[in-house]
Formats: sequence, C-alpha cells, structure tokens
Amino acid sequence: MPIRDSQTEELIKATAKRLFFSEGKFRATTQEIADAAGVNRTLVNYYFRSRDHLFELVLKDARQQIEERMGRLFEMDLPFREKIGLMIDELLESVFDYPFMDIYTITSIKDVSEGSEKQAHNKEMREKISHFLKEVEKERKKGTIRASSAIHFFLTLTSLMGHPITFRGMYQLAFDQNDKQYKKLLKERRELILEMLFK
Amino acid sequence: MPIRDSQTEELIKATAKRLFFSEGKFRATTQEIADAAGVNRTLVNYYFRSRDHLFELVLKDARQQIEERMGRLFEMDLPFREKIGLMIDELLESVFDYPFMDIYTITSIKDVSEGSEKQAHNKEMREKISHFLKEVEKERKKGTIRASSAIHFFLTLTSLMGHPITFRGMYQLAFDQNDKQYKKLLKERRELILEMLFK
DNA sequence: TAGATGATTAACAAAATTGTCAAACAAAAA
DNA sequence: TTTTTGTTTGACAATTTTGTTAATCATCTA
Repeated sequence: MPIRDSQTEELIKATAKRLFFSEGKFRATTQEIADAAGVNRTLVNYYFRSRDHLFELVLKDARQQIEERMGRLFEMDLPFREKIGLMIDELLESVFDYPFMDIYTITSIKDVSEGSEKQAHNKEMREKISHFLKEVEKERKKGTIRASSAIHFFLTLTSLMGHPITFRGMYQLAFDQNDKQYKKLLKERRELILEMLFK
Repeated sequence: MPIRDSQTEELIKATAKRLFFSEGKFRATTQEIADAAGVNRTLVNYYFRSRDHLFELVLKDARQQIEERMGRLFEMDLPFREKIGLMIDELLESVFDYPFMDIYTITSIKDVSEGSEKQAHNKEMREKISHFLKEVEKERKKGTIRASSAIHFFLTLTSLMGHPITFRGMYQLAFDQNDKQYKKLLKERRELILEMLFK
C-alpha cells in the first residue's frame, strides 16, 4: 500500500494518546503501544523516530484539543455566570477524555519549567489565567460572587471542577459506582458549584 | 561499625520517601536514590533486597503516617464543624509533606484493585469513608450543612482541600508565588471553605 | 592481638528497552 | 511485466537498570 494511504500512523498515535492520557500509562513502552495498536513494534520508530518524539507529539495534540475548546469559551461574550456554567459543562464532557493530562503536568512540572518550547507553553498559560483573573475581578467588584479575591474564586472553581475528575478512579472505587453513575453524580454538581460560587 | 548502629538504612528510607512522595519521582532508580542519599548503590539492595521492596515499604510508611493523624481526628468527639476545621488544618500542615502520595494512588489505581494486601487497604479505606458519610448524613438531617447529600458534601470538602495541594506546583507557577506566599494563600482558604460547606 | 560480625565496595550477569538496518512485501506507475 | 515507492518485519547492537557475589574494611569482643 504505497502513496500514504496507510492508517497505521494515525492508529499508533491514537493508541498512544489513549494509553498515555486516558489510562495514565505514561511509561508505556514501544512494545506495549504496538501491542495495543496491534502492529509491529518497529513501526513506532518508523513513523515517529523515537518514543520520546511520539510522546511529545501526542502531548501537544491532546493539549491543543482541550485548549481549543476552552479557548473558544473564554472568548465568548456572555454573562459571567453563564460562562462559568459552560466551562463546567465543557470539563464534564470533554476533559473527561484525558483525565491524566493534568496529572502528567504535575509530575513533570520541574521539566516543564526548563526547555524553550515548554517555557513558551508556560507563558501562554500564565497569560490566559491572568486575563481570566481580570475578568473575575471586575465581576467581584460588582458584588455578584462570594469569593474574597479573584485567585480564591479561581482556586475554588478549578478545585470543584477538577478534583472529582482527577480522582475519578479512586472515588468510583470508594463509592462503588460505575461510569454511568459517577457521571450522573458529576452532572448533579453543576448547579451545586454555581450556587457555591455566586451569591 | 558493626552491631546495627548504622544510620544508613534509615537514611536510604528517608531519602527514597522524599524522592518518591515529596518530589514525585516515582521512577527514581536505585542509583538516583543512592546518589541522593550519598551512599553506594549496592546498599539499597543490601538493606532492602530490591527496589520494589523498598518502594512498598516506604509507601506503607508514608500512608500510615498520614492515616494515623487523620484517624485520630476521626475518632474525636467534637462538634462536627470543628472537626472539619481540624481536618482542613491537618491537611494544610501534614499532608503537605507528601503531595505526591495521592497522585501515585491514582496512577496505580488499577494495580491497587488487584493484590490481596492492596485489597485489604482498599477495604479499610472504604469502611472509613462509609463511616464518615454516615456522620455527615446525621449532620445533614440537622440542617446545618449546605450539600444535598453526604457524598456531595464529601466531594466538595475533599475537592476544596485537596486540589490546591495536588496542583500546588502548577498554581505556584501560574500565580508566580513562592512557598511561603502559597501556604499563606491556602491558610486564607480555611474559613472560606467552612463558609461554603455550612449554613 | 585475633577472630567475628556487620557495613561497604567493585565487578559481574541478567533482563528490559530502545533504535537501526537490511531484507521482504504489496501495490501503483512505467 | 518490470520498476518504483512506501510499508512491514526480524535480527542485531547499544544502553539502562537491576540484583548477586566475593572481596575488603572497620569495629567490637573474647
């Protein structure tokens, strides 16, 4: 099958993405990736040079996928409370795909600080957060939100949204719930979170 | 220095604990551990047989350290709100020591489900949580807390307490804060969290 | 002082993982 | 059909990490 019609490259990439960031197997070997994709191990090198190269590519891909969605939301001109509501929906639906994305970020935070490309990603993140904090501060002065400062609002929001997703595996085990039950539980939290954040 | 007066064993254990669960280097090799402790690599094997053996030992150790403190708190006969306040303090002071403890738990959650010893730890955890949930439910019926159910209360509490600690590295980078500043920020959240949880 | 005991070390072997290479293969183009 | 191009495979070498072994060292005790 010449002339680049093979789906193998895409298959390997998708499989690696799932292993790394959906199942949290950051240490998956080339052999494990190849087995999961049902292809010969050498093909991983053939299409992606090295394991590290593949990892970086997939990391960038998954991040972009998440950030694009969230980015569009940030830009929208909506009442503040509605926007936050949409952010919660967004997380519940999309970030659910890669629950181990942010865990990787934490465990590699020291490496993240170094490296020019990572520095850039870093700066971009800080700017986005800074922009969001200003928006929150405006709202806070209007007196519609409970938090005593923009940072506290931000931390409360991300905590309430992120933690139950990050620790999903643990809580499903602890509460003895299957995927469907747990998702339902998280959906119930939408209004609950909004009421905690706003007066 | 014969007759077991060497501090090397303890030094290696402490160093490994720090690397694994304070710095999040779960993959630290025997060589890295030995270097960090300033001893010969072979001594890791001499005292602990294998790397896995050392890891399990240190994991058990760190967990016990955390659970003992939190356990005592659970047992105490105090007004509910005070108890929750103490739990928050506890986390802010002690769990700070091993911020990567729970991250390890997540990434190894599937392995955790298997293995008889791990099954036991699992069951113990579920019983503790179940006991706590009953206590919350009693309180909820009294009408002193906001949450619509014990599980929601539990999730809100752990989210607000845990998330800023889990993601400490990221947030310190994002907000450009040093350790002292961030700890101060977290202390400010104590009252804030209590007000969100209780009427 | 001589022997015993525990601590430390360097050298070695085994296993796992990675990346490269040349050969085999399949389908399209000449 | 033959050639070309891209794909797939097995074999190999290099590297990393681990755990064992035997030798050496230091101190305590008889």
